[in-house]
Amino acid sequence: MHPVNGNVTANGILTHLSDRVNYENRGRELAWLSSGVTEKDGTATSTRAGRRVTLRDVARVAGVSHQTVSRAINGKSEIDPETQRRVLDVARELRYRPSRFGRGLVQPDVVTIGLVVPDVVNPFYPEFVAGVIQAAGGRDWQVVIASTENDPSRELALLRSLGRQVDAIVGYFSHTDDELEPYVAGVPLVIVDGGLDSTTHALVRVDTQVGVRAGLLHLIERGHRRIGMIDCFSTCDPLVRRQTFLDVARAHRLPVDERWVVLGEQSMAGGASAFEALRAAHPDMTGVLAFNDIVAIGAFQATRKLGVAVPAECALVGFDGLSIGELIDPPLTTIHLDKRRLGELAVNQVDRLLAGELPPPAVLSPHLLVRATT
Amino acid sequence: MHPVNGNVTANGILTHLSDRVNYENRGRELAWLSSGVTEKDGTATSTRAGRRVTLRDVARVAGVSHQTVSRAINGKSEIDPETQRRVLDVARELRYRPSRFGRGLVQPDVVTIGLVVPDVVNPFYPEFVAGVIQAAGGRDWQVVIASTENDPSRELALLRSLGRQVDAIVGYFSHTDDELEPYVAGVPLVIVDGGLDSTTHALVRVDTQVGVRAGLLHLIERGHRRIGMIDCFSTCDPLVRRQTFLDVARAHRLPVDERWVVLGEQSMAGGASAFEALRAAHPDMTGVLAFNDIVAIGAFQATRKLGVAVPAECALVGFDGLSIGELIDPPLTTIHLDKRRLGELAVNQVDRLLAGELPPPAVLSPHLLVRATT
DNA sequence: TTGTATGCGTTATCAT
DNA sequence: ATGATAACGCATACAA
Repeated sequence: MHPVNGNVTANGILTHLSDRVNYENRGRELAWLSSGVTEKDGTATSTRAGRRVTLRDVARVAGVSHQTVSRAINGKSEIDPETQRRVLDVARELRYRPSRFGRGLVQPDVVTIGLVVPDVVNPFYPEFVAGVIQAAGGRDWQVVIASTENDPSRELALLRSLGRQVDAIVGYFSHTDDELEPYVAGVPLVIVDGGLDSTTHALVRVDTQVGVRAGLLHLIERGHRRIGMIDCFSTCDPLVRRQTFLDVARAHRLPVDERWVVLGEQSMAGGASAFEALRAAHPDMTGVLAFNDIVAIGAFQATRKLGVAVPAECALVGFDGLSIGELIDPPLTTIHLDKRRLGELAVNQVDRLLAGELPPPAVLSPHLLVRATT
Repeated sequence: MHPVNGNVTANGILTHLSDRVNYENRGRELAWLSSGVTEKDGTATSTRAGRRVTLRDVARVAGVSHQTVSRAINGKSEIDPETQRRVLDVARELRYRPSRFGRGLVQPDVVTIGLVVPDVVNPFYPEFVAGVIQAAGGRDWQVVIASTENDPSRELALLRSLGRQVDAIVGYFSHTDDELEPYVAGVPLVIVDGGLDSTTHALVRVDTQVGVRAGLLHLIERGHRRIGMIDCFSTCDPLVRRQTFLDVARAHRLPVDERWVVLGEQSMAGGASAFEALRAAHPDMTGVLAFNDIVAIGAFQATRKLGVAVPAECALVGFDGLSIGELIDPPLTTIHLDKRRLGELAVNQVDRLLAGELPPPAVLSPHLLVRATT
């Protein structure tokens, strides 16, 4: 109701309650002082950038010291109730918000970690996120979450802005350790499932090799020999699944070579078409190991389309152990990874990083979870 | 390797590289200066509380100004590479970590919003979270995520600690507006799907009524009349689904009453047993409307167990439009809600709240998504 | 009860 | 290339 028109001091701050800024319907910069008057010379400006409303602003308008405002805001006892009420009114009207930085500087208590994932909706990550949140919550830490939306180019910018706001960062990254380094500016970093070693950052690793081996041996034990594999592009560990598959196959003298490994897109559709290609090339194939559960489910849908009975005609093994694997019928046999635990491990690494250590990589091994597609 | 034994200044800071603190395996307080010497009088103390290692500490040890250290840490160009290397070495050895509070104080403010969800793993929420992250990211805001783990008692404590750290809070809450108020202490709050009106907080609402109506009408159009409903306990809108169901049923003179509504636990198991109960009570039932997709999928699994053909013998309609509904065979017909959009709307409300408005509730209507269980 | 003066750790400006 | 100085917003000890 009241346009900005009151007495403005050299600081650009309004001096009287009756002249305080209008606080209704004014757009984003409302919580900031944007009086249209610069500080030094009183010249009008049209810049949108305002100043944050501070304790002192409230104090000035309320006609008390900033100290009294602090007391009022924090509900200290040594203050006249009437004064407090008046101060709080002004604070509300000025839309004052305490700065967490100003506070944190004086009472450095709350640890905040940044959490970076490629995609919140991919059913793999929510469990990981849950593990991080849980482990962080147990320490009374807070978690700033960010998603790259599967866009590696966002990663670095994200990291830079996150880095300024948090005490440490954990997450999945498609860049290497070294590429990441300049963007975190000294903020401790935990790289999950990132492949290589690092001399500066902490790592949490998944023993993919153990997993693939377990899955393949399971198929072999079930009597399968003509086994195909659906692999996918992956930023980290580019060839681990494929190589392990081929190694184990050779060791067991399976009638299988590189031509039994097809590369698919990392999606259900990718899994489906990869299965079709595999089946077309090897009609006698009786088992498939998939890059992950999403891809495996896609492959499963292809079996339905093609009229291939699972597991009778073709067995299927996924990777990750997503709970959605239970929804298909028969439920998906998979190499299960405790994604929640993965998140906990990442937070543990943060803990040690903040303690000044550079801990050795934490390694988590998946294990076979036999459901019904084998 | 080097115990703390070197020359200590009146500030308790070590003066020479050769006397720097041991930085291996010393526990959490390592990143802090705990020289055992107090600042003022040089008296030894045994307190564990040390001082944080600051830029100035690094500067002193490296023999440069704190400004130069800042340049080195942040990789600014105006610095001699040799100096930078030396400074970084010292910083690492002293376990220096930048203070996000110090930084935040100086750098342009970043708006941070708190996001509270009951459960990150429930497939409903990741999409909502993604919407919030996306909308927030578009404004260059950051998101602090927290989960109540379906425990309402955690909610208030969570809110109180979050409130200190963020500029606004959005989320799902099981407490009422009024119960929440004291815990957020003036921090703008957006309540999603919370039922009642609020005079102090912003709301995002789902038009459940429209959804239920659409689902039921769809079943009626398909010729179903003996239709059951699986309802669930819900903190918000306790009876909307049930009441709407009964109203529409009456309006269309369906041979259906309260006894066709069973209350189940909000889970797949709950959906399954609810379906069994419904089917036992009404063997001639040809259609079911479920509280949500999770419950509907549970009901679907019960149909398999009971040998009930879907949709031939019994049609099934879910609610929420989760993508996992596509995994069952036939895929689940559902009342689809754009959960991502819900997150965006919540962030929009924050925007207006920060602008000083108290916006009217934002309402999102679900729409029927016919897949194949009807 | 209220006000004044410091200092928290960092970055920016401006000097050298 | 480097350093001195000045903010930033807040809480606290201390003075009035």
